[in-house]
Amino acid sequence: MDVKILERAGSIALPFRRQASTWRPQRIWAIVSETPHSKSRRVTLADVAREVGVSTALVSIVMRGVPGASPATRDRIQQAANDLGYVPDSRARVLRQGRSQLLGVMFDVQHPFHADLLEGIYAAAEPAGYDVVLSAVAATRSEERAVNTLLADRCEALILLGPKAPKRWLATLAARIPVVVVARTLKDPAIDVVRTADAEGIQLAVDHLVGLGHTRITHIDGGDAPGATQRRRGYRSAMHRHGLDAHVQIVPGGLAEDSAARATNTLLAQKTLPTGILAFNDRCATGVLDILLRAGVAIPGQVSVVGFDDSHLAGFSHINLTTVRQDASVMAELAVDRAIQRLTHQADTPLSDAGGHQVVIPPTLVIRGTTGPIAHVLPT
Amino acid sequence: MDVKILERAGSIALPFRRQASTWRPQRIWAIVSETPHSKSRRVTLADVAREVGVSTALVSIVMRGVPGASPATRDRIQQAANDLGYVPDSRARVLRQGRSQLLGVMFDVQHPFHADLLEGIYAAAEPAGYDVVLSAVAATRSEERAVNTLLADRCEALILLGPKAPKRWLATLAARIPVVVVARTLKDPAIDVVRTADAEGIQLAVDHLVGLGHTRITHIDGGDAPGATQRRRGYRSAMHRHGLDAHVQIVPGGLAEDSAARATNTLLAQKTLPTGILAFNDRCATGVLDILLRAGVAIPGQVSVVGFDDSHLAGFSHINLTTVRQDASVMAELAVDRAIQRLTHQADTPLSDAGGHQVVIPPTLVIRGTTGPIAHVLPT
DNA sequence: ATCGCCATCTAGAACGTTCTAGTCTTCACT
DNA sequence: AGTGAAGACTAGAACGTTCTAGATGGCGAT
Repeated sequence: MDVKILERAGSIALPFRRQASTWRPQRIWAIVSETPHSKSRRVTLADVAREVGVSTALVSIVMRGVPGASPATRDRIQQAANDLGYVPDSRARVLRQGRSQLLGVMFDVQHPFHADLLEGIYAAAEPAGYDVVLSAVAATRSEERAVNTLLADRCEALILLGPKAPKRWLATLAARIPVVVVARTLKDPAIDVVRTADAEGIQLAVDHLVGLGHTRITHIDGGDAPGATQRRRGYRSAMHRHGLDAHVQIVPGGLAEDSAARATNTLLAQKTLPTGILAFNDRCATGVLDILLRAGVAIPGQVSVVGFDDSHLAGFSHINLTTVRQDASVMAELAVDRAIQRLTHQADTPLSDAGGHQVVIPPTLVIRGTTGPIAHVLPT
Repeated sequence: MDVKILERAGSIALPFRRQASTWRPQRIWAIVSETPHSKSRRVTLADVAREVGVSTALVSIVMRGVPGASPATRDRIQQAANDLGYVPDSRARVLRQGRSQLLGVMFDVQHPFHADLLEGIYAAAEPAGYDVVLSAVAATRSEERAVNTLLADRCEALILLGPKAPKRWLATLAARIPVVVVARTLKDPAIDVVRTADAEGIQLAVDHLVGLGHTRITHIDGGDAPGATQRRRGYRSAMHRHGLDAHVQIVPGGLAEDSAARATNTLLAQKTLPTGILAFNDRCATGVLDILLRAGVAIPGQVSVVGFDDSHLAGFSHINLTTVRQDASVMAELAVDRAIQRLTHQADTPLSDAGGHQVVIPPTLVIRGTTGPIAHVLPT
């Protein structure tokens, strides 16, 4: 029973946090139980220590790579750890050290922009020495549940991507742990916010279309999505600034392709089509484009379309969408930055304005192929 | 210094794993340090115990909701825990109990189908009493890194969504911990696999088109994406079965819209267009549709298009795509099931065929508006 | 010789839980 | 009145780390 055999072990046995740059297994001989993971207790520091004949403390020193061991024993211990397939237990480590060095991130599993933000958060957190723990919001998993998991996991700070939770709930949360909210407008003295200047972005789009000679410019909005209110406001004020109040038209839309497609159908049913359409985001814009193309409307010959986000979609050559760019990687970086700031200079620095920091990123307009001069000025 | 004040606390203070069905804060008075999270040590069982004047063991009993405390003290302890804002430390819990009851899931942050799978995994894991810990693969984060984090986190089993890692690496991993691979073909005695019958799915699509009178049916493939080989094979064999070998045409594509769009452009450059196009997946299909619509090709009048996945996209009324459905929630459920099976009857049951279980889900054809009878038979 | 110092290593106590093995009560049943 | 047995509670040892406070030994300088 429970015979031990020799078997090749791969690079899994590398020490925690060390990342091998190659996939090739390292040809190290390892002892593996014959019945793979039946009763096999986890390999611990004590196992390695016993194997080598030293104390657990010394093994710990070697595994962490801190000074305090001679090169010779360092090698022996490293070797033994690899052979046994030792993987440090992060939970025990966190328990012992006061700090977890953990940033908790709540995100919506279905939201493409959150995916971009996550990439940026990983990229920003790791160099700063923080690990990231994710908690997803999904159909069967509420924001509250997601946050509770993060709290139980001993995260030091929370980064919430586009939370829909009410302000007061977020406030009580912030009383307990530093909270950074991303991509949502929120004014609370205890909460840091990183978001795009939505209104400004839409204004860039309006200015662009007006500059091309458009006057009948319609906005298909995002309903109650985060940022939708700001974008509506930006649209109205820009139209007003250009003296186009008479042409203001806001059609109810939503977050995704289908609602924008429905909105476009109602536009087609009108006597006159607008010459410019500002969609709530890129996904909406593709819905608009799809319907217009099917109806035989030339783009940008008859109608110009502008999106929002500059997601991967927008750049595809066949879509080639003019859009307002939100820089996910910058937002992610700033969010991580705010969280770490809060953690390092906690109460001592009152953060200049003594309230939640509002970091507002200026958007930029990316002009591609779906916008052009208005038809009757320059007929194609 | 460090004055304590009274402040309202919200439902955050709910016990771990209990989920409140409402957002409304519960109007409980809580003591919160004035400088929110400066030096404030985490609230522990000992704090609650001291407050109430009982042992930590008793508080633990109450927090876990196991028998062993009188209703009266249960209330007092519950109350005190809420007041202090106690949140159990999951890391300490896992450390003490042998088991972590944790399933580690590796996923690609940019992959929409993985999002659907995640939803299903959460839905399946929680009723079974398992928690889910996520580890993302992203541009700056390799699969190896993602897996190492999960191992360090004491997960009991790993569910890998569409892993690209080489087979041998996965095999060494499986020697250490139960591994379930989802959405990738892999034959390894130690690894469970849950995937869709890709070839069969494409065959359904071919049969459907042939039934409508099509013969010139082209496949825009997925390059080296998981499943692409199987789908190519399925296409070839189905065409052969219908005696259409002469019409076999495979155009190199990829995972996303843009590559499929390029492939479609090369088709348009040919003398004759196929009458049926099988795209690698739904995203590819939208790329195809977009290009064809711009070129003025009637759908399904002149060309029928079939996707794969039945993602959210496909169902949108304006796309209304005929597609091969992969059921993400079923796949997720089965993956969780396999993992738990491995954990519960570990070595004792040799799993019938004494090897890695291959769970292959039959796909179904969802017929929508992008396919129709061939033009010269029934001209529109 | 003695001193101090560095490098190397170790014992043992944390960390916040849960679990085992109890100790008291109380109370029903002979 | 005596005997269990159940109920309510507690002490103290785990779990796998890291950290603090040493111990040991070698070695150069006094």
